[in-house]
Amino acid sequence: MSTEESRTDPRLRLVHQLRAVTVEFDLLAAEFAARHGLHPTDLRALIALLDADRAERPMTPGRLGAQLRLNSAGTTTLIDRLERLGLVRRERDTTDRRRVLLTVEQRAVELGWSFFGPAIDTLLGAMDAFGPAELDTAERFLAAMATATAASRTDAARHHL
Amino acid sequence: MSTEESRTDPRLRLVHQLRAVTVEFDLLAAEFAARHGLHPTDLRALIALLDADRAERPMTPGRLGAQLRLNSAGTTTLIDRLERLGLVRRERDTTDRRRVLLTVEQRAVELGWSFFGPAIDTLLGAMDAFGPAELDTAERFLAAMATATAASRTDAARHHL
DNA sequence: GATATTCTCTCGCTCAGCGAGATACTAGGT
DNA sequence: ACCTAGTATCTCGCTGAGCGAGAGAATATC
Repeated sequence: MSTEESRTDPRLRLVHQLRAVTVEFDLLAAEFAARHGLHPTDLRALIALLDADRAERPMTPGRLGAQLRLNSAGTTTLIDRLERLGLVRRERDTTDRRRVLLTVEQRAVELGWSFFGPAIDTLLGAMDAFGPAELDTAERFLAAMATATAASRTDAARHHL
Repeated sequence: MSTEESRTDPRLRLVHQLRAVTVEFDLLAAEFAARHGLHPTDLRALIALLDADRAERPMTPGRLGAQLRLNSAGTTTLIDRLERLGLVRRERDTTDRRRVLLTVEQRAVELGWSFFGPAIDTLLGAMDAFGPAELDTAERFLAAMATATAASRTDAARHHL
């Protein structure tokens, strides 16, 4: 983490800060997962499922596996796990009966809130120290960094194959 | 990711943007790792080792394991892996001969640059669209979010035990 | 110098995720 | 209607990351 590499290019310090934030987020997620007997993948899946649920987008094993970069076998085991934990339920799609629709159980929503709720509150509280204009700047900055990272990602993929 | 949940509290949008950035970072790391035959843990270890190296802080299996939340057995296997890949070398500490010092090989530094270099360049490029005052705001904002997340983390830990 | 402590490693195990392929359904051409 | 190709999910067997328990070796404490 090395928070003491101060006297450098401000832009490099920002890169470092971005990484620091992601490290903190990941640690938070990992500890939450461990505390609830979930694997990191299970938590990622839970997040994806709750996102899809809120957006009213139907989720299937195929989509979920693609999003988490798991192959079909791994995806099946993952869903077995989540089902055993009572977080998700499988239902055959009536219109395309090859498909399985994944619906989140109430327990999953509650679990999600128990994770995000406190964390979001803390973040919102920390934002009180910033004015509207500053928050706007921060938002544009983060958006720019997200798209830049995504670009770097597809760029690297294209370059290496 | 659901980038279309626009008309909400700006502060909530910011939380979402933060998460989006971490997701992108993690995807980038995962794809880099996969492309080089590394496991996610190996890459995290590589980063920790390079950080320690640049800070001239001696690294040992114990420290590394603690940082990555691995137990001693897992740490040993991890270092075996990194050693087999020629990224790190074990050396017994002469002053305390229970210890092993981990020194990074040249190959590890090169690998690290081949990962961070392009990504950093892209990020720096995207920062050109922002003025010094805006970058300063962004930096303070990220620092605040990092400490808030860290606080939320230890808070949750204390609360749950 | 006996005892407790610290650091690393070994052994045996569990289980997440992979590759290959089976199964079941749909779509498209004829 | 039938045959083929394509798509979605699951089963089976396997590899290997990481864990718990504990051994071994060095240091610190009394």
